[in-house]
Amino acid sequence: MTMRHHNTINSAMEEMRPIARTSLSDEIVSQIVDLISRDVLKPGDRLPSERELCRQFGVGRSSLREALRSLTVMGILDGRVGDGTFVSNDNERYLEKALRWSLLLDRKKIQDLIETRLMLESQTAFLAAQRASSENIDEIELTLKGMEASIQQPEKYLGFDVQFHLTVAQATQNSILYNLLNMTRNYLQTWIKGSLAEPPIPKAERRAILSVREHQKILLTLQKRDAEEAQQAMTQHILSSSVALQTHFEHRTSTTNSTLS
Amino acid sequence: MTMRHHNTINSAMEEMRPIARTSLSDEIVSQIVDLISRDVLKPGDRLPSERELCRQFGVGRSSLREALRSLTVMGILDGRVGDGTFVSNDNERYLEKALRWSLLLDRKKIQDLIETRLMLESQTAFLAAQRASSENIDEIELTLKGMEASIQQPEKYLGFDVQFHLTVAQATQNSILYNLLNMTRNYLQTWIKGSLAEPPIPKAERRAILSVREHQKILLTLQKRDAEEAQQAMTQHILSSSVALQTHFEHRTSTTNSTLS
DNA sequence: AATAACTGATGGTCTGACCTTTAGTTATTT
DNA sequence: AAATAACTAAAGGTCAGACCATCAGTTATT
Repeated sequence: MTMRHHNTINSAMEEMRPIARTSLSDEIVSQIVDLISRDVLKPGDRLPSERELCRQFGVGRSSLREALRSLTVMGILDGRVGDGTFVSNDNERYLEKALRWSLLLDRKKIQDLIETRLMLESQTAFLAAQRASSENIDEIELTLKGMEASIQQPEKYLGFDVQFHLTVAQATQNSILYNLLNMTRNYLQTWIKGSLAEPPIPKAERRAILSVREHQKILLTLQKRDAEEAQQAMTQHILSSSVALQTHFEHRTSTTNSTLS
Repeated sequence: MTMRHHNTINSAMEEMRPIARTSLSDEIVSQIVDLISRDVLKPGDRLPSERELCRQFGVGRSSLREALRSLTVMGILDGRVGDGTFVSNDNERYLEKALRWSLLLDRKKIQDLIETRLMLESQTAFLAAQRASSENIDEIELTLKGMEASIQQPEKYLGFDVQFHLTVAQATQNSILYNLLNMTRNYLQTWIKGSLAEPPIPKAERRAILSVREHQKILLTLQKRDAEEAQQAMTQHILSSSVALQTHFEHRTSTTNSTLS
């Protein structure tokens, strides 16, 4: 019995890791991301034109454009035809975009999202109570005053409402938490607008008054630095403010059950 | 004084919403997403070749490829050169991808991420205790047995560890929560590998034994359906298992403070 | 029976052309 | 002089056709 001519080495030191295998576009993406994270490119900045970038990177336009496409899809860049390509201004929306994609594929997830948001909001309140700076609290107080003043202007009121919650999230000093909260809020809000084509808004003003009271309570707990109470107050607020949503949902699910199960 | 010939209507009914302005690629993306969400295309399926798709959509290859690129970046499709383009198998990774991008831009966020993960894990345990099916519990028990059996094989042990937490997350029956947890875990793990180039792993076995004990306790609380205890047990576990991380961090932050503040 | 070489189709890239849109400039009108 | 209209250059968007590297599957060789 003779040895094979070409003996295959396999169990020996696994010193041979798979090679990089990075495509040109991915390479470009890395470089641009690096530039942004090193602040060489700042939000709002304009990139050189595509043709110019092709020359600088030494690649064809297809590769360059696929790289830009990736960054655009992630919300990092923003291409405006006839004008140029810019570094996106709202730095904090990648997650939201991703979520939107994810939900595109499975609308059943909305219920999960509502639940997740409840969790995020309550936990956020907890941390905010522990960490809010006095500036944070002042700002929260301000948005609350805004709410009180605009009870009869639903559009404006909603804006202050959003601001209230975001400011609380900011008070946690945790940007990831802020991001997640922002993303769930934004998505749910646009979803609601799209889903309930004509929002009935029954007793809108009455609801607003109740809502203001709940927000007041939250602010109070934050001022007292009582984390647990803050969490509780926020939980209650979210639950009560999403009652309409929930019932709407039970309707939809019960009417579509036949096709689902 | 004469009227202008061309009178500009503006304040009248805002019946003129901005036009669609959807690019070809975005149109294609919508169509493919629709196909997937209607299960015409299922995970693992192979799409027609790019040339063929061009013909079917009636577009040039650039547009088609940009569409595919978008879906690939989001982890919905997966292109394999010489083979074809496939619908991605791991349906649940969009958020993870997004987060990775987000953190690429700001490495300071790691601390926030650790905190967020603690929150997600504890809340997940809470919900899991309330909702886990007996199958879920069985599966969790299985991975725990796997951990016990592989205490002396760090690589394998880590795999079971991850599996344990993911299975718990699955038991919440909330796919968004599962996603968020998965994404934070994955990211932190790869970050650790990259950051601590040579993981010291001091007393690795001893740590593993402690860790197993903690996991056992978690399983116990889940079996008892005691949500609050489960949350507590998980919190303690995450905290104790990230002690090393934390100290590592305090080092880094204290040494880099000068450049930060 | 195992291995090596071949083959065709696929995704990845390049080129250069043309189109549509836009900001900014110039010319025209009032 | 101010407002408006027309023009223009440059940008992103799209197309067509070519070539390359890579892989699955097949065929030929050992």
